[in-house]
Amino acid sequence: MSMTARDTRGVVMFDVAKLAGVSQKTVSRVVNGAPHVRPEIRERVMAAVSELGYRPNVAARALVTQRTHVIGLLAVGTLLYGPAHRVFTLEQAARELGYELALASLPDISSDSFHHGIQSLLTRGVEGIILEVPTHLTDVDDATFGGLPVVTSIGKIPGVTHQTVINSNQREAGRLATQHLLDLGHETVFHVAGPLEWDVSQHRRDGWADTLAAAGRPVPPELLGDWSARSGYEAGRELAERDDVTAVFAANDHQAMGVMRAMAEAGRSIPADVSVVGFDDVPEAEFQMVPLTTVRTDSYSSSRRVLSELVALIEHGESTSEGIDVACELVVRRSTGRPPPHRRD
Amino acid sequence: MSMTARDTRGVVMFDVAKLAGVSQKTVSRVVNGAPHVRPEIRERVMAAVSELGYRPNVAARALVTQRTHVIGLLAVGTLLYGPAHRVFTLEQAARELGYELALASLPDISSDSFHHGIQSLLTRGVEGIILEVPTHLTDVDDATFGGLPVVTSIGKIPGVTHQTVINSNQREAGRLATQHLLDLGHETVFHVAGPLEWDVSQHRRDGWADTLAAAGRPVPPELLGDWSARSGYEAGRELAERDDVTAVFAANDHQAMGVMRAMAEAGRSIPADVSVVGFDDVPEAEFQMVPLTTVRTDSYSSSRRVLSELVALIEHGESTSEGIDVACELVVRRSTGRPPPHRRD
DNA sequence: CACACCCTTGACAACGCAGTCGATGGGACG
DNA sequence: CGTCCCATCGACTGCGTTGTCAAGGGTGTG
Repeated sequence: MSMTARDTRGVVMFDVAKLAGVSQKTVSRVVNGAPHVRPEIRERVMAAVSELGYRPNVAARALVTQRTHVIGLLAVGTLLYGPAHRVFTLEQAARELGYELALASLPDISSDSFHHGIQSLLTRGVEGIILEVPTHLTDVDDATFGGLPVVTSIGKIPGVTHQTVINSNQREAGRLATQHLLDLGHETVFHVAGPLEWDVSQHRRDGWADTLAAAGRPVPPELLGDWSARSGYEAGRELAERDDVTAVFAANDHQAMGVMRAMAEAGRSIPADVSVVGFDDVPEAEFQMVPLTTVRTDSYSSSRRVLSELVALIEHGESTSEGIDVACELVVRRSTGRPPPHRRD
Repeated sequence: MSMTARDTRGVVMFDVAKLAGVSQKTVSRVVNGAPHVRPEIRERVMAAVSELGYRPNVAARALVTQRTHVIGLLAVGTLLYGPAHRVFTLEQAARELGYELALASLPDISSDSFHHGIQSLLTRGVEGIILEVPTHLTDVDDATFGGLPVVTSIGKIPGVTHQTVINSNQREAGRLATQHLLDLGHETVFHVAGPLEWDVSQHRRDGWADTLAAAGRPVPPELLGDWSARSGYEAGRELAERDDVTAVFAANDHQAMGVMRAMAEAGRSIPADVSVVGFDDVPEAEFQMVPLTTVRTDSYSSSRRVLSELVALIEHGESTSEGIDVACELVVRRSTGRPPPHRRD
């Protein structure tokens, strides 16, 4: 343990004040950038601060101000691409706005672990909550969140009125993917949906179904995945058994990868025999053996918008702008093409 | 805002005490499970606690006990598989041990953002720090961390003495991958390394080079990637130009995917012409169009070990066990096979 | 020249909780 | 029946900070 460390530990405002020859309150003013401090004094205090390595004690500050500046993030702790990577974006954005992020990750998506996670966040004194979990949970209402503002970009929670939803335009994204395949000449499009407890799954599926219906095409029953490549693979095996499948829209890239492998195993070539579209544009989608056509949503700015929305709710008690659409974009790569010419109908 | 919410907010020990007809101190004892409280009183207090929805104020507690029970995690905020997913494991493990995780994610790997991240953690009163960043940073020493215990599973930091390193056996893992390819009959193995600022990259590369040397094989110069599939693709394009390349070991799965795509584009079939081995066993590795042979390390138990090590350091001031090896395992799938019979030498 | 006003600074209290120590009461023992 | 002891409980204090309020000194104005 270095000397500096020992010295630094336990340095409080009073020590700084003594060194600078001012009162402890004046140090407080300088540290917090309060007005009405002579520049000369301010400098002297700041010099003392850096000489002693003073760092304000957040606990004491939180105690007296009744503000923690902590935002809670409740996320599923599984290996999902979206939630995992949004954590970092949110943390950086929070820090920029003067907040910290308190993470509670759920080992599973049971109602039990959900409530434990929320309790953990409430105990930590969060001032608002961001939800990155499936929204179709049963026993949830306003009281669950202690009356705190709740923001989510992944769908409305039934029974909770005090929430803001950032609409990331998942339905439009589903439409984009489906229309792309129809435009290529496919008769219809099959869909490997995500788990329907997630609102985003439903929206992507609805966009898919609506587009097919609008084009007067048959809407085949969708298959269900769990976001994993494995589940995509299993769905893909089912689809590979049918010879009327020429186009598949998967609810995320990993499921799409599974579909592609299943098709490859069944001797169906991509995109000659079957076209596949994913969702998310994970960084490696472009570098699959057959580069994956996918839908990219601007999850970065979506995350930042979620956060600034929540901060507005915390600080001014009202939403600045609700239900904003976030851009989405089809990225056409090589996994999609025209349907095979001699397909049976 | 529900009534419950309004009522719950601002409930302190004194309110509970009043309702239960005891002193505030007794409530404290009950809440903290202190001894010498009559069961009858304990029950009465607990009833009052749940009736009022009382939750202890962590700030006040931290202030008086001088303990925050917060552990800092400094991680790169890029889209890396490892750090992103270990966050969740660490958070859950921390919660089980009675700690919270404070996350600081770096927007880039500059020395500047590194120091900002550390400062942010120190201000939040962390009691120890976990590092998930490249270890080859220049201007770092013990003072940087305020004398706090530092634990990492990804390599030793030059200049920092007060740290514990959990050896996750990366060299052995690199050996496994290389030996597998040699055993299949390949003359030598090419390597697409990760960025060498990461100790793990170096260890995997060393394992590779050592194995080749031990077998008396030529050690080709390694290519460098940045962990991304794109960088793997670029390296793969270089490798595809040489016709003596029959086996490639990539430092992570995403780079391996890029290599596979490059090979496919160049008309080299996998595994008939070229064998590829990755590292990490990301969930989708198994479901690539050619399922990827890879090395799986038990990053789950490695993370938990890192955490319990840090907690031991915090609570007892000493490491319980240093330099523990964590298991690694070769997972053979379809991206590796015997070299082509008629290769030129 | 006097008065009012503002800028600047400091003394004091309070935030919610746990540590300390003393008070109370009942039971065991002589 | 008295004494001691221990289990149980409460009053008081302080953790490090900010909010409140008042005091001091300088400036501008009538």
